[in-house]
Amino acid sequence: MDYFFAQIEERENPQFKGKPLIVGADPKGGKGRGVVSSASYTARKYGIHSALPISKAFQLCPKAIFLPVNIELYQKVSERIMKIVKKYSPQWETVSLDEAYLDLSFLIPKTCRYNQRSHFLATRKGIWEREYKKAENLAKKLKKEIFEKEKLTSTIGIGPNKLLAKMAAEKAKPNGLLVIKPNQVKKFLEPLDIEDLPGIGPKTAEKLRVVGVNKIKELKKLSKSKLKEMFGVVGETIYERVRGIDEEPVTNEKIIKSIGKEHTFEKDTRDPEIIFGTFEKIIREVYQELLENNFSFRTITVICRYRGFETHTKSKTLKESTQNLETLKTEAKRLLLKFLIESSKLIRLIGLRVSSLS
DNA sequence: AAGTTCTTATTAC
DNA sequence: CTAACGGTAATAAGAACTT
Repeated sequence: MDYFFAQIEERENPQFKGKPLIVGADPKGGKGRGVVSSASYTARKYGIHSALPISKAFQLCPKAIFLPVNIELYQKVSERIMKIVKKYSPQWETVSLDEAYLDLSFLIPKTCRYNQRSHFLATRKGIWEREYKKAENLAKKLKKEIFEKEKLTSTIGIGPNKLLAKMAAEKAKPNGLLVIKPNQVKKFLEPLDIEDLPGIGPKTAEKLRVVGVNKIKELKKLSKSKLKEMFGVVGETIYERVRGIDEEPVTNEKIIKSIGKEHTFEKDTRDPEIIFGTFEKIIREVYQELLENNFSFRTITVICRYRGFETHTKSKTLKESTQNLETLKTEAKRLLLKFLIESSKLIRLIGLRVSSLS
């Protein structure tokens, strides 16, 4: 979905259309501590984007409309949209409230059933024309249905795998539709920036720029062993991805491996009332989510971020898996106390995460 | 020496 | 003038600890 949260707010308040609209933390006149969740395209013209500190967004465009995150509303809209999306293929995967994959390989005749290896070998022009045309038509119908039922625009990318579908969508938004057929993969990827490749974030990109690599075409010149040496397992994945190779299946089975909660204080603090009061609440919330899923935990991790963004964790793995609230309280508080003892710095954030779930 | 646990780094939405 | 930076989760790597 295009600028999902902000677009929903525009739909609910048409007078916001065309104006810079920001959904996220309260800017508090420039003193807010949160970030932008979603920004309309008009707001983006000011350099505002999701994850930008809200204080910076306020600096860039103080006259923008700032709205809080009404997550319940977005969840309801998302549910209705996903219900529509899932009608288009029995193989679907939701990634977040506003993103999903559909496996449309059922469009390929049984005689040459989908198989990425054969698929990629057959990159001669014309081979997959019919199938990709069918996929494109489905995508057009899907976009239309979402718009007619929800009055929201979306962008769809189509490709031989999840990686290329995602990258195609990224390039086509907003309100776009882009099809990358196997014979077009090379031409599509090569001119893109390294950061356009999922998995290459700011840190990896910077390391690559240092060695003079800025475009995917240049990244392709690095050998698998060189990438492995630079980035380990991730490097090997990058080697595959720059060649358009991605074997990730479209699956709706998601396994929860950890549950956690964090809280950033309005002001950095060392007040034990505030810190432990907040922590009690965090423990209860984590515990509730644990019970909702009927999980037992074995590992408890406490997160502490000090003034200046310096973040540390302490964890404890129990001998036995348990569902006991008192154990969680005792061990979590013991870990948090260690932070308070070993440092006298002001605290910005505390958090709790449980893992080794069963 | 091998297995487990702890901590940090990076990425994505 | 300091400090722009939420919350949730996964994965990888290496250090530290245990057996």
